[in-house]
Amino acid sequence: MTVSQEATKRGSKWLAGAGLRPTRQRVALASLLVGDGQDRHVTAESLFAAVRDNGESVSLATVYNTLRAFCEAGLMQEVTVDGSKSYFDTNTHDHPHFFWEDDGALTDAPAEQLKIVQLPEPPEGAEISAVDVVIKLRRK
Amino acid sequence: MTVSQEATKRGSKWLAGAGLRPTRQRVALASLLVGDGQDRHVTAESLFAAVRDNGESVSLATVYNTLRAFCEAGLMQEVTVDGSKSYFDTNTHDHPHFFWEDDGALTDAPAEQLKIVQLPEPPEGAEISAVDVVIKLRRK
DNA sequence: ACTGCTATTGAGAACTGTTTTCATTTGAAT
DNA sequence: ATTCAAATGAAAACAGTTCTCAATAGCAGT
Repeated sequence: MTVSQEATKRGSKWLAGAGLRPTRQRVALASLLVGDGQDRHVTAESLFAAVRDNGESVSLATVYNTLRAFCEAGLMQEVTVDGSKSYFDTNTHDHPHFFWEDDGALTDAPAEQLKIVQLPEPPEGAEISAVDVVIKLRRK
Repeated sequence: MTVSQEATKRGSKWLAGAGLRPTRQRVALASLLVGDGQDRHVTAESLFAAVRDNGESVSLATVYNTLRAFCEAGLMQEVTVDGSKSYFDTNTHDHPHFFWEDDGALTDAPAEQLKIVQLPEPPEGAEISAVDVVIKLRRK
């Protein structure tokens, strides 16, 4: 089986697992996102560019719609780090990120190396829904 | 001395300390930001609304310019949390934030209650420039 | 106080990333 | 095949922010 057949199969399974209709566009995007079994961090623009480089035709609006659908389905998570654009992460576990200040890239930081032994007490009437940790990096 | 005279004085001192020219607009914004000695979290729009409610006239463009100038002067820090808009914080120390998911409000979390005993090792050739911790809250 | 010079202001246009609209197409259940 | 809701995408709308540039204001030196 070719690499791309394998990727397509993985992408389709990923969609099926979330009960999402496997349209041509979604399969194309899904196989770019999870086709090699690696976690990936994309922006709408970067994924749009990637799918076009792959020779597939998917509109930018659909890239946005699809990323939103994937997030709502719990397949991905949106990561806010830069303010100007949104990042989407195929790793939905709670984990810290590295943000490279010079080129704006986002990568996973090893979760097991982050040890938080105490969190601020949430105010009365509130509960913690998530703890976002972004480690900003600059090149030495 | 009235509350507002006191606020104006504090705002002016704050500007002077950073070597910023105390224009009418800057003093108006500064006294809203630090006039009562409390730390404050604003967006450009919220500060614009506040200054107008105060009867002062400052253009939105100037609010943006001024917030940027205050950040560059080290008087404030920009906090990225929501993606859609920027928050500005008069507390420039490294500290965690609470983000209220329902109304989009940003507040300080008590820094002394956050205990991180280990951080992920930065990749080769990189060094950590900041660690942003945002604790997202939902009302119970 | 007056002059001169630069920093600042602000109205409006421009820009960027994202969402919406809605006519058309597609997937899949019957 | 037929049907129908879901998905697509071109274009317009939108939100937040930045830019442009002519007018204004602060400040230093006379």
